[in-house]
Parts: sequence; C-alpha cells; structure tokens
Amino acid sequence: MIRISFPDGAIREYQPGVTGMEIARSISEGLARKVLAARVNGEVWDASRPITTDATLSLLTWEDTDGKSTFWHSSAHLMAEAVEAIFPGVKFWVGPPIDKGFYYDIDLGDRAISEEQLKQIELLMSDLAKKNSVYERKAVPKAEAVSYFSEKGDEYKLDLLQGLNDGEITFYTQGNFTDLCRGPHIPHTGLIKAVKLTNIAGAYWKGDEKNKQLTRIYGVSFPNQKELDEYLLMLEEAKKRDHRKLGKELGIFTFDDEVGPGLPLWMPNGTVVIEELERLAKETEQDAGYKRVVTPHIAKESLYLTSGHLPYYQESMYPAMEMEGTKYYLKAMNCPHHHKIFAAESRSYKELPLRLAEYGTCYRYEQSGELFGLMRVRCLHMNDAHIYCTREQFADEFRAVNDMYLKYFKIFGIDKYVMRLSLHDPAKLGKKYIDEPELWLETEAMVRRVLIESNIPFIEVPDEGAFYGPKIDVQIWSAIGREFTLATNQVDFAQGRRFKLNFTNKDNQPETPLIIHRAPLGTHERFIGFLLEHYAGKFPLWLAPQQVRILPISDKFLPYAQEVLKQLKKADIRAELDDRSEKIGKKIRDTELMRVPYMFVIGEKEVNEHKVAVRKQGQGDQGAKDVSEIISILKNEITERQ
RNA sequence: GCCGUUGUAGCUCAGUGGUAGAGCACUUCCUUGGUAAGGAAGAGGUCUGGGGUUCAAUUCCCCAUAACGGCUCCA
Repeated sequence: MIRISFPDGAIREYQPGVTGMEIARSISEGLARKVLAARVNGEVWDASRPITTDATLSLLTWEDTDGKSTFWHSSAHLMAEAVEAIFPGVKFWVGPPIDKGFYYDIDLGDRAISEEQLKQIELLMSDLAKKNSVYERKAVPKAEAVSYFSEKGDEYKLDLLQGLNDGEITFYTQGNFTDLCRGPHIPHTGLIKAVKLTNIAGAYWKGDEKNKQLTRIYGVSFPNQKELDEYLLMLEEAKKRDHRKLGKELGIFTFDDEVGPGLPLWMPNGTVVIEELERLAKETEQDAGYKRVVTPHIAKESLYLTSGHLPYYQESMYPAMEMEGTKYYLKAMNCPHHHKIFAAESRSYKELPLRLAEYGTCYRYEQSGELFGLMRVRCLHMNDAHIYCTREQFADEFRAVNDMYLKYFKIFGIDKYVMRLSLHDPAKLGKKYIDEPELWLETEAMVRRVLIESNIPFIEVPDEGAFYGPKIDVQIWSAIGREFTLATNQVDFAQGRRFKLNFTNKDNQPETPLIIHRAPLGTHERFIGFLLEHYAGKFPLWLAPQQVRILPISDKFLPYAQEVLKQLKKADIRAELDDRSEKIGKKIRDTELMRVPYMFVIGEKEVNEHKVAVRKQGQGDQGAKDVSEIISILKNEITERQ
C-alpha cells in the first residue's frame, strides 16, 4: 500500500498504481466529475496517471489556477483538432494556456482563416467536445517521435524535439489529433462545455521578428455556458472603461490624421487634468527639494552621441533635421539636457543632492503598430527629474523617490500594480550593459535593500535593466488587459561619466555623481490614459475638468443661477451653467454622462431660500445647502484631493 | 515594422455597381417643465486619399494612409 497525504492533512492508504481520478471517486462521485488534474508531489499530472509511491496529492478543479490552465491547455488541443479537420496539412507550433484562455500558433501555409471560418472552427470544437474523447498520454522514445514528425514533414515539432531528451517525450491523443506535448490534460473533451474563439493574429515563430509569421488563434473556454456569458459581459464592461472611448466621450483628447499618428491633441477638458497633475507634481517636488528647469525640444546630434543614445536608439527617434550643416534631433529623453544644466556650473558636494525636475516634452518614433491610444504615443510629457548625488546619499535619495511614488499612489487609490526590479545580466556586460560589474552589484543591492526596508512587495527580473543601471518599474494593466510601465525609477552610473559630470568632494577632488532618473507620474499621456480607466471617467473633484454644473429648472431662475456661478468662479471652482431651455431630467442626464461630480439644481424653492439643491454624480440628490456652505465643503474636498 | 480586420455626417452605425440613410449631437422655433432623454422644423457628406476595371465605383481590384486585434519593440 502507498500513503497519500491530502491538503487537509489527512493520510489515506491506496493500492500502488492508483490514479488521482480513482482517489477522487473514492471520496465522492461529485468530486470525480469535477476533477481536471492532480497535483502529485507538487507536480501537475493527468488525473489518469498512476501513482506508484507515497505522495502528497491535491485534486485540481476549475477552482484551482492549475486546474484552469490544464483545462485551457486541453482546449487548445481541441481547437487544434478542429483546425486540422478543416485545414488538413497545417502545422502546429505551440498551444499554451495563458492568463485568460489559450492560443495555438499554426502554420497555415498560404491559406488564411476568415472570421466565418473561425466561427466554423468554434462550432466544430463544440461538436468534437461532445464526443467525450479521452486525452491519452503516451511516452515515446525520441527516435520514434522524430521519425513520426519527419514523416509528417513537421519542422516545428522537430525543432521542439531538439530541445528534449529521450525519456521525457510524451504524445497526447484525443480523437483524431495527436500532439507532442508535455501535458498534463483534463480527463476528456466533454468537460469543455463552452468555447469562444476571440481573435486571429499574426505571431512570429519563437517570438523573433526575423522568423516566419504564424497564425495565432486566441480562445477561451469554460466548463459551462454561464461562465462564458459572464466573461463576455465582463469584456463588454471593460470596453466601456477603455480610455480611448472615454477620452472621446469626455472631450479629453483627440487624434487627427493630418496632425499625425501618435500625436495627441489635448482638448480643454484634458488640459485641465494635465494642469492639475502638474500642480500636484510641482507641490510635491517643491516639498521634496527639487528645482524646476525648462529645456528645448530639440538638440544637436552631438548631445546624443555623448549620451550614447545615438546610434542605439536612433530608430526610435524622429529623423534629424538639418540646419546650417548641423543635424538636430527632437529629444526622445530629457536626461542629456538636464546633465548639461548640471555641467553648466562648477558643483560642490555641498550642492548635492541636486534634483532637477521638468515636465519635459519628448518625441519618440514608436513603430506604427505599437501606437495605442494615449498609452503609447509619439509625443509625450514626462514627469521627469534627475537627481545627482554622492554614493553615500544614494540610498536615502532612492528611498525618498519611492516614498513619493507611494504618496502619489495613495492619492490616486492605485493598488493594482506590480513593482518590478530590473537587473543586469552579467553575461552581457560590455554589450547590453555598461561594463561596471561592481557598480551593478552594489546599486542593485542598494535598490533591493531600499525596497525591502520600505516593505514594498516587488518582483525581480534579470536582464531587464537599462544600459546604465538597474531600475524599478511600476507595471499596470489597461482596461483591455495590456501591460504598461506606468512609472519608473532608474539608477544611472554611466551617463555621469559620459558627460564628464563632476563635483568637488570634501577632499577637493573631482568625483562623478550617481544619477537617479525618476518619473513617478510617468507621462501625462499614459498617466491620464490610466486614470481614465482607473476611475472609469469619474475623476475625483480636484481632477475633474468640470467640477460643478448649475442646472436651473426653468429660464426664470437664470439670474440667480448666474449669481451662483459667479460665486463658484470666485472660489476658483470649475463651474458651468446649463442655460439651455431643456427639462431638468435632460440636463441631469447629460451632466451625469459627462461625469461632472456635482450638480446644483436651482428652482423656485432654492431661489427663495438662497440655496442650491446639491446632486452628486452617480449618487443622486443630496438635499439643499447654502451656497457658501457647499462652496466651503467643495473647497475642502479639492484641497485635500479626496 | 510584420500578420489580420476595418474606414460612410461631429459621434455611434445602417446601406447600395445607377452620385446616400437612422439615432444622438448641432441651428431655429414651440415648450418653462423639480432629479437620467418634451415637441417640430432645418442644416450638415469629394462615402479616408490616389490609381484601375466599367457606359457608370461609396460599392469590385490595386496602392497609399489611419484606426483596431495581435506579434515584435518600448531609453
């Protein structure tokens, strides 16, 4: 007998060779029907795979992340079976589960899949699922696997096989489809009750743009129709939060073909948000000892040769313009300009840390296919600053920058993000990374220590650093699930030297400062795009382009409404008067749709009592208040940035 | 940049090988109504741009361009 330990601590004995499914059945039929896979000694297995030794066991269902992944992986195989039936002779690359669903990369030869055919594949998948085909696992000697795929002429699977050793190669077969696959899989196709193929896209083989492009089909599947319906509904809801849609509806920004792709035009409402963000940044930076600077949008070629950005990033910069025989570039980053301000005067250690801040305008020639609403643009305004400090000052400065991030995130209620510490790869020193092995290790350790001491959860990723030093990125996700770096905090021990920056230290010796690049609010573009989605267009009062709209019930009350408007403006509250001859219901609806936080309804009663009927966006009538009283409430809410 | 899809009024979208339509928005008039759409009339389009096929192209084909879905990239 073998001893099986369960997650609840129970230990039961079974015959050697018992399967996860058999154990499930011994517990209850209901459980057995739900089991998708089994975690045996920490490894996810087919529920049908025999267990021969003592083991810990968790039975995985749809409720488990690994259960879901297995389910989607099996769904990818089911899709492949359907695709192969409709397009005989296609070749498959890989078909993994992803965050929400699965995909399969397919070489269709010179064929293409139309939307209708996608529907057809989806229908066939449902039919095939109903056959309850079992996913059968078979261990195959490498030679046999190679000859199988050689015969098929499948260079993709042969390529996969190259990386595998004899003895670890398995095939899975369900219905008419056999695939080289590590597994595991769910018991049978009948568990897949609802399928939706979401989109078709091109994807480079092995993710390398030099390689051939395969066709990728994305899909998602569920154990019942209800969950699929809910998922589709959720997607619809997410689309409503999309900053591109909200930005248009709320008059925040627009694009124009004649201006150019990726060059946003900020409309009056969006400009208000920009100005409020800048006000916040200026206040915060002033408190933190920053000094503001302003630099031009262009610079001579030599500046970027000194910085090292040319030629490495030339492709991402707008082409040079030539003036009197000299090349000028639109700036893609502010740092070289700031370094020149540092270099403009002789510096003493007494001046450090020197913190130079600028909402700098940068232009980057992002690839056309990369542009994405406000999140990825070609003209951006960075909440940029560079801190020049000594090595001794570094940790404190870095910590202060981190504290600033957290302060901002609290104001905006940002809690869904991941802090990512990007490190260098020692093998690429001198190539991708500046060749300063000790400085790398030293600064990485400093950064890591600051994060740990500040109790900030973070993940570490190797080989993602900037060429001049390690960095911390704050990763966020857009409404439709795309990942972006919202803010960045970077160490730079390279550019100080490149620009021959130095300060005179206590020993009267020149010393190169360490530099911190930081952009806690990222760029106006990405940050406002993010905020639109984060707030679903409902900006807090202090950020709202329009804070109050006055809604007279009839034209008779316009004079009093004008009076109230005057008082609001005097109090520096962004207010407008809806003086259209519309009914109050209509005015309220329009104001609600524009997400104006406060409405002041004015009728006969309010005029007589010298009040306004306050209505809050999304919350309805709040009762009548004295004008001066509500103004002081709003002023407080604005000042506190609630 | 690559693969795929799309481009019709300010917005959302119908539609057709014989020079175009709806709703909302806009203008004017009527209405003066108490917490999410009052009524009427009107104005508004080089059907993304350029070529081609055709007696005739917004519609079919090609190229360009932009957006969208991905891939790649992201200082």
